[in-house]
Amino acid sequence: MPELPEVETICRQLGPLVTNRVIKDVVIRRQDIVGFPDVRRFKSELNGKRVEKIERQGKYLIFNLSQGFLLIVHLRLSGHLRFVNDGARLKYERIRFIFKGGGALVFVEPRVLGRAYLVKNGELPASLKGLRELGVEPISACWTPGYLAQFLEWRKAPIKTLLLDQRICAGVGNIYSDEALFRARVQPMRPAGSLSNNEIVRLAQSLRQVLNKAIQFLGTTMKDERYHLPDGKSGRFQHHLMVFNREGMPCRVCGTKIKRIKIGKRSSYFCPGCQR
DNA sequence: CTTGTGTCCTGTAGGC
DNA sequence: TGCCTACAGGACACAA
Repeated sequence: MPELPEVETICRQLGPLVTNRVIKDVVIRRQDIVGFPDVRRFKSELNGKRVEKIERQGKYLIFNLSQGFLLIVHLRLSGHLRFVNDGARLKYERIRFIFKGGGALVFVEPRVLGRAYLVKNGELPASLKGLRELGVEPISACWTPGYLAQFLEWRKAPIKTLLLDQRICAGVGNIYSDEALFRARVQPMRPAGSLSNNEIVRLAQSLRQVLNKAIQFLGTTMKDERYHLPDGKSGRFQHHLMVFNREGMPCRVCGTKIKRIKIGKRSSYFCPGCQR
């Protein structure tokens, strides 16, 4: 599941491959992967546009195109982007952006939950309100314990739920929320409002540290996951996970068996020995 | 406003 | 072996 570190890695690696390239054709193999506008306009308006810059906001990947257009991609759970040099159709290929002069960017998405949007700069449709309402990223200079604390006051929801709220912690998903809570020694089901100042400080720091570390290791590729880099290679942060996907295995710090619980509909992993 | 639940979507894992 | 169901999960709509 691509979260901030995975999308950041994809963004960095795609940059040199797509910048200044001109789109000469778009092949849409699954219509419902296009979130905005309708498929016809998506295809025709992309034609001839040049990629000026690629950037990331939260888990959104944003291609700045000529004439003020933005191609916005959200990979959701299982989507990924591949840059290829031949025309061979990939498994689960949904959209192919073909560049003038050779090469293509392929949006591969087995579960068809990911979306691609084409919008004019500053004219975000309702379907992209998640992007508009994005909170602060834990790797940003604006991320402070005070910023996080204002959202936790009086809240009864589990802290884990609020870490997954993109309006609060932009870019954080299931893996890194669990990993940050472990590093901060806070149990995921704790009511958010019950965290002490110290715990909030630790949590704010942990989020920043774990995301930066994961970016250094090019993200997390679980063995059953589909996140890969644009060249098909794997990330390496999975070797550094402390709790995620480690149910029943001994904690790397204290040896206690890692527990898995459900919070909302999501799996949460934590160490009952280390986390309070 | 807050919180919890259902939905989207499809491949895979597990039960029988 | 093969069918069937549950599950995975980010974002969002909606109900209480």
